[in-house]
Amino acid sequence: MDTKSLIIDIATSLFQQKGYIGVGLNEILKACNISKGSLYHHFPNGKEELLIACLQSLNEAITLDIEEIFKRYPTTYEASHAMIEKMIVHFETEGTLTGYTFSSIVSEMASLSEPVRKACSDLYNKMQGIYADKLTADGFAKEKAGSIALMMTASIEGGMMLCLTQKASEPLKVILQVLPTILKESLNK
Amino acid sequence: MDTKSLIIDIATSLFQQKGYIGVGLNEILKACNISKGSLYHHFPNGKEELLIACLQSLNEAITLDIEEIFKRYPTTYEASHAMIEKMIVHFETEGTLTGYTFSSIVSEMASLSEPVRKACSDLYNKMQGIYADKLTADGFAKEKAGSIALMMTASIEGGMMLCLTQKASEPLKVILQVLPTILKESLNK
DNA sequence: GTCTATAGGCAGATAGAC
DNA sequence: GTCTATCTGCCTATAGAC
Repeated sequence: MDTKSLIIDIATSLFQQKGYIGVGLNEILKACNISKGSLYHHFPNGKEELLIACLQSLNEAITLDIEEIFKRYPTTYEASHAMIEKMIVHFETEGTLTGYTFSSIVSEMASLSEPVRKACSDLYNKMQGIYADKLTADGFAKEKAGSIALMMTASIEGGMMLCLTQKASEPLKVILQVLPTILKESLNK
Repeated sequence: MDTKSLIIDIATSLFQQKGYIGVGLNEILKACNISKGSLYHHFPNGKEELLIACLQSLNEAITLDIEEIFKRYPTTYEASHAMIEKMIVHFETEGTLTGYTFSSIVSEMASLSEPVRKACSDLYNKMQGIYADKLTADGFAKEKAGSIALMMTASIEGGMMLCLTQKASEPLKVILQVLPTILKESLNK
């Protein structure tokens, strides 16, 4: 694996764990076992350029992960159930939700850097798009599918924040119960 | 107003806007027009002690604000509708959601400082408690009320994050439409 | 392409005068 | 109780050798 990919991989993980401001360049360098000169060779515009590269990499990883789950299961009900259950297992074994959320980056940077805000917005839209497509395939009208997809994104994101705050997986478990209810009841309309 | 209260008020607002790491002590001092010595007189343990005082102050402010709305309207449906609409108006006129969310602080600090995590957890629990009480008054069973209250907290929090990321109020508007649907459909069970 | 050395600035925190 | 002056350490970024 080349140095640039290594930097992106490790930095992505660190940014998700501690946020953009919370991770120093020195910490990234140490984790990668490279020098400062090397990093600035690959990312001449420094830390922010690296962050945007990480967000783009995340975008691809999310496509692979979520899309794979949503292709494997026949309905949105089953796919979202499997996805959230995967998050819960990860949280209960690892104690983190790294790989599923990047809320710390959004909170810090959305109002400070326009390119970063745009990259985060693209990420959320991509997730929502996957949900909405599946909902349309389920038989929902296009507009309704969009509304439910947004509700799913919001409640899962908020649920992850509650889990991290309470140091407990119960919030996501409750959402796991309530969310499919929404999907089923909405179908009867 | 005494200096200590002044510091807490201004720092609370700044922390909500930019997060804990995003606000420097010098910025707080400048906004308060006081000196560093004065701040350390009131908060000998520095910035983190100040943050915890701010979170406790926020806790009281939220009690006043949300509880007032939930007392004014007869049902959870109407109260939550009014509350979210208030957020949307604030976001469309001011461009911020300061005063309603502290997600940036949670994301940054929940895994780093146990006292801060506890203070944030208390805050979310208080909100959820207000919702759950109203839902019980609406006629929901205690456990069901708790589940829906959690779902409300998560989706509103996630919805605010989507609004800030997309620089648009549509996400909260969509939740405004979907959330009452959940409340009504759940009642028929 | 990677390294070391260092610049220049700002962070949080402290000491002691008044 | 508030002030100024100052300390130490870390931050991002750059320069230039190899």
